[in-house]
Amino acid sequence: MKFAKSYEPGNYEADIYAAWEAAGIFSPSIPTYPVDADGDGVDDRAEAKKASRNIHSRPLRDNGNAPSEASPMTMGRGERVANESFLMPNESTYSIVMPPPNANGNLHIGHGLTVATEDSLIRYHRLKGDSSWYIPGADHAGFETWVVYERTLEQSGHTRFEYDRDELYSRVWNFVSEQRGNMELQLRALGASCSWKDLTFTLDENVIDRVYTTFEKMWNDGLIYRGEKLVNFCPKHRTAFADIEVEHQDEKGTLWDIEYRLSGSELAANEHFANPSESRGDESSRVPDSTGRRPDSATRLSPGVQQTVHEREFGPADSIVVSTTRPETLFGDTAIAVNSNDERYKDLIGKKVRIPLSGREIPIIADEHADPEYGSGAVKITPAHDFDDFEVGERHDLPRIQVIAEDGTMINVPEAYAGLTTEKCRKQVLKDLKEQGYLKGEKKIQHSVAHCYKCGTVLEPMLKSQWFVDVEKLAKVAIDHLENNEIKFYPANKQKVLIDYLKNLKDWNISRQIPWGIAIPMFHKVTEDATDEPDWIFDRRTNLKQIEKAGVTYVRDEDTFDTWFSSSHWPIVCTDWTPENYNPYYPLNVMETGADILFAWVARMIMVGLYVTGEVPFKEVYLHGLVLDAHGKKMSKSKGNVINPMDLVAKYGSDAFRIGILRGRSAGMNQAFSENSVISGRNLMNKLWNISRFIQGMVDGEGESGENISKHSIDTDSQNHNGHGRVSGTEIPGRDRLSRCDFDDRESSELRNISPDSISYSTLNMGEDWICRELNDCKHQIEADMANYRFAEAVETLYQTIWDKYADWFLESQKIYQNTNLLKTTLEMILIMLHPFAPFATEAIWQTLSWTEGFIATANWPADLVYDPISAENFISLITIVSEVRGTLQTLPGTNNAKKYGLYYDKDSLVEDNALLIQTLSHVPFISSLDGTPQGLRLALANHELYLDVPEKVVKAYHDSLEEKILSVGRELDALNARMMNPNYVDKAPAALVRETRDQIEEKEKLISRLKAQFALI
RNA sequence: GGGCUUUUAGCUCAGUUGGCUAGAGCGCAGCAUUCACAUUGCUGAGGUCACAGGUUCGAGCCCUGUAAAGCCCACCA
Repeated sequence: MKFAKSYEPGNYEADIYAAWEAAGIFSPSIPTYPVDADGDGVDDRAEAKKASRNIHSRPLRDNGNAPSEASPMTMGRGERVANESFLMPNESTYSIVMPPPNANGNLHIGHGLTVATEDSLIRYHRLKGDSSWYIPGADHAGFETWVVYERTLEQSGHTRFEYDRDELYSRVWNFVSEQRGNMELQLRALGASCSWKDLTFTLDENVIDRVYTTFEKMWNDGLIYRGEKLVNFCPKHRTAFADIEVEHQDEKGTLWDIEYRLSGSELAANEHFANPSESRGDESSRVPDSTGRRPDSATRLSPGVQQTVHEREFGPADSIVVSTTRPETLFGDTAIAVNSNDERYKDLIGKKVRIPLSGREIPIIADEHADPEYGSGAVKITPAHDFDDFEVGERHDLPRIQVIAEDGTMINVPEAYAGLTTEKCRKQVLKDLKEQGYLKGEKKIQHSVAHCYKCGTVLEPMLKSQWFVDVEKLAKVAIDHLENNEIKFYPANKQKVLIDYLKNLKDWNISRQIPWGIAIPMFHKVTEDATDEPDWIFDRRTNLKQIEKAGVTYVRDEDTFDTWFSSSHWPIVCTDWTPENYNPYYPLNVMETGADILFAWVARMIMVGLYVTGEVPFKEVYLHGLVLDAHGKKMSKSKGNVINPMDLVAKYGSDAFRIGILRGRSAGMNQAFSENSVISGRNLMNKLWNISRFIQGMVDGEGESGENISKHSIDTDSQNHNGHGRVSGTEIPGRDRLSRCDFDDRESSELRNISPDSISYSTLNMGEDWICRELNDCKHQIEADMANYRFAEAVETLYQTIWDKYADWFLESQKIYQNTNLLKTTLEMILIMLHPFAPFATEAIWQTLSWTEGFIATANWPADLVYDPISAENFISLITIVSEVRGTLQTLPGTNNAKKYGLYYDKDSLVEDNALLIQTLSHVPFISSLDGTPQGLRLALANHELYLDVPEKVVKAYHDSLEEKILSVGRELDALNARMMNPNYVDKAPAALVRETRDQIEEKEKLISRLKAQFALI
């Protein structure tokens, strides 16, 4: 294949992905395996061991839905540990599960970051030779999808209440099926090297099965209970939420002061609504005028008055004023609470008051919940509609009266208010209270209000019977394991944050009142009395509305599970963990996900993972932050600053996007992202493409001329051929390749060119030794970065190594004469190292190069290169010289100086031996020796006698620059001297450092004296 | 109220047990054009490392405090 002039990602990406997929290279090489699959009573691990060496010979599992047909033989926990030894020495495993994107959605920028991160890890480990398994997923996204579906339902003029749950479920299933697929195509476009045949959908049967098993175990263990508790309820969607799903927003509100009059007082006795069930009729209009008794009330009620009521200034002690933001709930009041330390109300504790507009009698109680500093210091208690009041109610055993129905309208209230929405009811109540003289003041306040995170509706605390998980024990176990440092967190501080969260965790409401989800496998006996909580039994037959058991009919609970309840099984279900299976992929090596779902998801996966398997579900957690827009603002549709990853992929290529989004990003941080970083990624791909094109050209040229530089090649084993000790890494080149040659069915000899001869090379000049050193350093840096999830640093290192070192210096130096074997070897090394981050371009190049075989995606991570360290270090001197020549020439007046002025050297073997190289790199017209007499302009180098052949008048023009240089070197010298003058430094600093400082001083002094000599000449 | 994080060049970020003469990308300025690459090459300008103390021979880094920005949890009758 020929290299086009520039890299056009669109011409390659789709084909490359299809080829990878067709070759099945994304499946792990080691299968999970029943300990005794054939049921012959013999441990099959020996056979599995054989099988694992023949990669792809055995499907990991038949499909995403069917659990493997394990024999009933179970394996104890201890035995599982022993199984680890079954792995071959070099066959370590590496597993990541994808946080499942919404099955019917499109990928957003966060998914882009997720894939870039996870896929670089997986590809890196695949290159390293680990049996790597990246398991893709799709989320039914219970509530999210439901909201979308319900909207389309409403648009077609229907409502959910026209259908039963089973009907709705199948309708949404079809809806999702139609939409599904986009997200999977987009994952492919991003290069996600996941094992597609193992894709897990959150409603797959094995998922539901596992969730039911866990639920049953919890039920039997007494961790599941049904409780009437206050839940956050969205009246629009008519479902409850977990605490974590609630969005709190600070809003302006009003705090009203309402008077409750003591019963038994003259006034109360005269009132005629002692019976709460009595119809209110139009009584509001004929309420007795109370203002006569309360001369100050009228003034307080003037419109718009803002006033805080702190003192007992309301008149005689036959009433009490409470402060509330929700006057409409007064019909549900079952007490008034005051603080026992509040002198103003001490004598009222134990007395009874009547609720305005209702007349029902409620007690005044003492509870610390009442804050004397807030409002009037007295608070009405509505246990059925406020979380705090609910707790007060529990403490004092108060009744709970529900006055707001699930649809957000009033119930169990006087007729005049019944059926009103809470909003309308509030207006009416305030109007009536005002007219009847109960409203004593109002005040604007700032308070936070719970909203539905999807539709923004104000959530109503609602009394409902729901399924709860008693989390205390689960959290305790999780905390123990976390404190035992069994999971390493990136960033590290999240470990403590998570532990603190678990310590304060409240019981987990797992019921949702939406049809789209996993049905809760509970059935209840039909009882005559609807008020009593019925008997519940566990049963998996949730496809049936009612079941018979021992002659008794049970009816299915209509609720579904909170998605987090099933999601918390994700590492278990994706790896198909079962107690019977040998499964080296659980626990996962790392859980990579967004920092924003640390509590909602990560915490629950840990609790459930431990509960189900006894092990933490993953060894490490890497959390990424939010991707913000270029100005550091959160992306949102309303702001119009949303970046669609697919647009960038289409425009610049998948690799450019991946590199762009990983740059400048670190664990747990919300960081900005802009198209510029993608552009620079695109540029790197093009650079790499042209590097490869250039090298291919040189390789081709070599073939045509028949001159093979490889005759200079040395056997890699003879490392001391040239006098200098040659260094080598710990790995022997070639060995690594041999160890993984079984990546497909071909014979190893047909595979890649792996004979030691063909990959051997010898270095012929300093630049070659130097690039070997730099590439080794780069590789070690990447290894360290990947081990610590420092993706941005790894990419940065590669970027600089490829561009600033490999292209700008090494390749430039190769323009004089080519070491083709080394060019091939180093290019391969660069491509492989970059592959985890830029899978497509590196593969496109790999497939285009004439000498490479197989897929780069399954190549072997490179071994260290062998080189001469002294020679490598000398090249640094050469770089310094060339840079100084270039810099000085640029500073001189005039243009095209590089072509005008030659370079003289005096007794300098480095320059003499490399004259051609220096000339090529600096473009000077000539380099020649000087016989002891300085001539032209001396370069500011301490250890080299070099002069530019510059006429005297140009040298004079350099006067100012030279003076500036002398001053700046002088300042550096002063600083160094000051350091050495400090006796404490000489005494206490490490000897090597002091020595280094001395050397630096010496060098600076030498340089400055030379510059001064030059200066004097001008 | 409790906790976490951030503050380094115009912008976005590195700076791993203190050794720094503080780096990168983008942007900016100048120069270069038969060269693998203009998606290019070369050169350069640009920083009181938020502020104030402290520890140390030595602080961008460690400690204390302050300020600003952002996030999380709780409370908000």
